[in-house]
Amino acid sequence: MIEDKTTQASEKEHLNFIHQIIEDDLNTQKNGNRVHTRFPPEPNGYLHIGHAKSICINFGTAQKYNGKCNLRFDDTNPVKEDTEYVDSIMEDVRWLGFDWDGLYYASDYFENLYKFAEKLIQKGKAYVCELSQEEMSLQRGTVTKAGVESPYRNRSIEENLDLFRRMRAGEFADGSRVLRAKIDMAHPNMLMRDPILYRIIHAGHHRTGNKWCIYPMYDFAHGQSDSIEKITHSICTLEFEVHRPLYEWFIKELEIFAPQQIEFARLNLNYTVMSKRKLLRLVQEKRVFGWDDPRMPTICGLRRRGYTPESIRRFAEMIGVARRDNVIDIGLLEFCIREDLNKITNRVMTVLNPVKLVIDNYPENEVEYLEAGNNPENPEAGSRKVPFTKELYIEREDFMENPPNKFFRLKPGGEVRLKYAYIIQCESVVKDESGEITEIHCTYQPDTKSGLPNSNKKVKGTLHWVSAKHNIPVEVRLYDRLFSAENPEEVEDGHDFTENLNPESLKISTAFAEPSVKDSKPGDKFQFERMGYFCTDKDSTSERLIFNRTCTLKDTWAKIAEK
RNA sequence: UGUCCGAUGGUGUAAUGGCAGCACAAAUGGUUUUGGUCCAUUUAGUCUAGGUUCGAGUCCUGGUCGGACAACCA
Repeated sequence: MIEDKTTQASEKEHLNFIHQIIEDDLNTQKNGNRVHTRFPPEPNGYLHIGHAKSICINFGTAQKYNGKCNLRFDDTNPVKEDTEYVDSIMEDVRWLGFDWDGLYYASDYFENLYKFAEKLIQKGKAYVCELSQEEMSLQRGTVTKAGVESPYRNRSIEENLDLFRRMRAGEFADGSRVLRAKIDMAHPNMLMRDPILYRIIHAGHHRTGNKWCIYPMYDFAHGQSDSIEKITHSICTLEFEVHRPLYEWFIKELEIFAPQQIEFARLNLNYTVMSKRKLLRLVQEKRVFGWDDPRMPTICGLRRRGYTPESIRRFAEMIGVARRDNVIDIGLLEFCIREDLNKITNRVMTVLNPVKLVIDNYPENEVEYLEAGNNPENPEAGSRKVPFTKELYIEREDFMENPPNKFFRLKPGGEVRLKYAYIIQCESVVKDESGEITEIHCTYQPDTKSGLPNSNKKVKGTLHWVSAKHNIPVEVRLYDRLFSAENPEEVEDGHDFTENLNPESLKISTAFAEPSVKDSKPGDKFQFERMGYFCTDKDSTSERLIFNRTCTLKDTWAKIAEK
């Protein structure tokens, strides 16, 4: 029976288009039985949820076909890159649950790439150009008009070789010369109009220091790096699609191993900015507390917020892989984290906005320690004892003096259960001079205690509570979307995406938690009854407990109340 | 007024010429010591016009709409 089910499941398994290409290649033995992918970030920023998709595709595909996956840093532009980013990228990839087979840097290949460039010069396929940036831009033409050829295009091989070697030797100033491929200035693909291969940058590189003053462009580095590592399938995002003819041109002219570039549509999320440049701006302008601000879509931000690697991998699996543009609803990511957290987190009672509840017929100094199950989804999670006393705090919003019909919680004369404890009935309320309720007085029914035979009595509502004496004040940080616009990057001309920032994206307040949270360590995750999933912040200490709200629970009551 | 790519429910993704399926969202009902969770049910889709074929979401042609490309960024 069970076997049948699993067989059916594997038969029904849908292959995405990348898997299909790979299976075709495996069937034709294009690369033997080899599948080798790579994840190639530029170390110029922190990884975000969009990279997570790419990581899951590259590492996941390799795993699926018993292949290998490299981590390669595309570090060909020294002015933007830094080891801070290298370190964070390695940490984030590992945290997501992946490990690389080879760890490489494009800068490992600077010497190889230099030799490739000389080879191209010797074949008459590359030349040193002295046009200024502006001139070159003008001569490139437009998408509808052919470009014109550079006056330096037909220099002799010897002259080109000499000039290129002197470029490397540091004889020339930044921007004075570049090495270009000699392809076709009238090519309909702008990238094929004599693209730049090398530019002069007199700047220290985070790994090669001052060894080089000429650096290869992305196009001249990426495909060749793939080739050197014998990558079989070079999976990247759609914006590199127009680069593929150039990628293949270099491989062909250089007569080296030919990986296959395959493009997929990058991840877009509504209410989310994913551009590295813009995220960097948010950090630099201190709109957020840093790259790992829990509101950021970065991997480290999500981690601090309380997301689990499992939930992110599950998300990547659910959104799939295709070539059409997409905008995923952020609700799907929230579904994934709720699904995971619901299974693994222990429940804890925490009152966010307290109002005092007094049980008039409960003994004055009595303290009962009530048995509370940690996780109804997982009986093995065990239980804890929660102190119960005459005076409690409950959520202010759990009591309504003039409730609508479908209000299940506490109201004058009404009955509710206090979770793990007794059924109580509301007798009266005390108000201050401004009319605000300061105390709710109730009576309890001793025989309805949880676990007792008579505890089966049905009531509509169940409330969480903490003892007014035995509780721990903690700091809770409630997050909302960083941007209030569905497409935050879409702004009118002359306006800026930061105008779409949500001023209400972070609220900090004090809450009263049951004593069991006292020993929580940074990274610990809980479900605070009805208030959502929370994660102990990295700055939390035993003197000052801080909790980040990962996400709320699905709140159906809000919808009912609207009607 | 170029080249390339894409178009399947509200969203995302399958169906490789043969019953348009899955997930999220939405709606309804059931269970429930929190209105959460869990379970069941329902709503809803092949951009368009032709063609090939016994049969087209799939192949061909035209159109429409959307995206990418003119950095010494990746």
